[in-house]
Amino acid sequence: MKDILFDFLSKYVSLTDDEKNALLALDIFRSVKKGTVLLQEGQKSKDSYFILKGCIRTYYLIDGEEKTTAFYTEMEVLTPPCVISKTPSEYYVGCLEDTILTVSNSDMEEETNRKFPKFETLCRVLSEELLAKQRIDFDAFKTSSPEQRYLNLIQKRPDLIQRVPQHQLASYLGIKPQSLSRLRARILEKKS
Amino acid sequence: MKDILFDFLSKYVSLTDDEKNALLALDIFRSVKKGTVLLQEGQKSKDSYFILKGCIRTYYLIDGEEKTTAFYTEMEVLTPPCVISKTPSEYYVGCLEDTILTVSNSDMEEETNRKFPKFETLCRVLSEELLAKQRIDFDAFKTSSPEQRYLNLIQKRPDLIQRVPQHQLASYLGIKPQSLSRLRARILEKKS
DNA sequence: CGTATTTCTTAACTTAAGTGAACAAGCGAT
DNA sequence: ATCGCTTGTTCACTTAAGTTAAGAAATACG
Repeated sequence: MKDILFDFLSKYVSLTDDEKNALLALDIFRSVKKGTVLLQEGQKSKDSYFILKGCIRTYYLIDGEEKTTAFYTEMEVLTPPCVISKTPSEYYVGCLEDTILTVSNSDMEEETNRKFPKFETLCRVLSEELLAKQRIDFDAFKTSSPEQRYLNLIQKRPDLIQRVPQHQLASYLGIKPQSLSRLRARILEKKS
Repeated sequence: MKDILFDFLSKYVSLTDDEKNALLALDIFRSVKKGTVLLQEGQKSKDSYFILKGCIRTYYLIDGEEKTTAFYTEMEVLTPPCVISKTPSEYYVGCLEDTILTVSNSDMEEETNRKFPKFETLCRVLSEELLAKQRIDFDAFKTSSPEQRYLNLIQKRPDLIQRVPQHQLASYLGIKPQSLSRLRARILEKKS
């Protein structure tokens, strides 16, 4: 379990045993049950998550309707915007499956960054990379139709289509569940 | 002109005169004419931009059509994804107006980060903040209709509606120029 | 088990965006 | 001042998504 974390981190910086132990001493590993809500709308939080196993999602409650905007699975990091802006959260974070993750709070990170400059570099590189990746995703979303987005999802994240309920996928694609059903039927028709 | 840059930076870190001079020594200020293309599709680049005055946009060329995905104006930073991924650019960067900006390349930044840890912190905080901001924008886009997006844009970036051509605004909103025209007529009708 | 709830699909109808085309206004360059 | 190109609007028509509703299938749970 620890290995998954360190394998991930080794892609960005190489850590000494001392540094690894410092990380482990923080006792950040958590196991949470499917259905758990990690963060509520309106709540303040300083926690970031790194998924070791399982799946979580972020969603808004708009006019009584859940709007899912992102999924995070194995080896992915989520720092909710409210942690950065220090304001109440605009969205919920919930577990779609039994999930193992690390929970680290921003005070802790500040301190670690001060103690080990290497971590500051890690955080900078990681967020630069996430920013670029998210920009590409955003652009792809803007420049394509719901159908193209769905076909793209099949290519890029085939696992999500298996493990996530359709109506959550639908709002992730920016449409209603009924439209996703129809769209899928349309694609099947074309193939034949 | 330098003051605009230092005012911006002072929101994140406080710089000594020595540090300021080190920055100025890099000679990063540029003045570019309206219409200039700063980055082409397929091109490799290490340059990031900070806009002091004017406006630039990023756009894709898809099936011979320009798809504008972002605008950057006064006090905004753009690091194209290709700079981070070190791969050829997927999009163009062009100037909508005569623009004054700084151009800094990533090698330069690496070095500055090594010399002044303060800059590393600056870069980390800035990209964390941009990541969070972009996430909020992306979510808002996904969870709203073209009409809501347009109304939202009037609230959040009224300047863009004045200074940017409609057809570029349209693709920024994820629709065709004709649809934007119609949508605006529809809104006017509702008001009366 | 079997019942309740959630999830998914289908269908008919409404609304809005995409498409193709025509036209007018604005702007830039000569 | 004029010619040409870019830009914005309008219209008729097509296509696809939103809405409302009903029912089937899968899943959760007592």
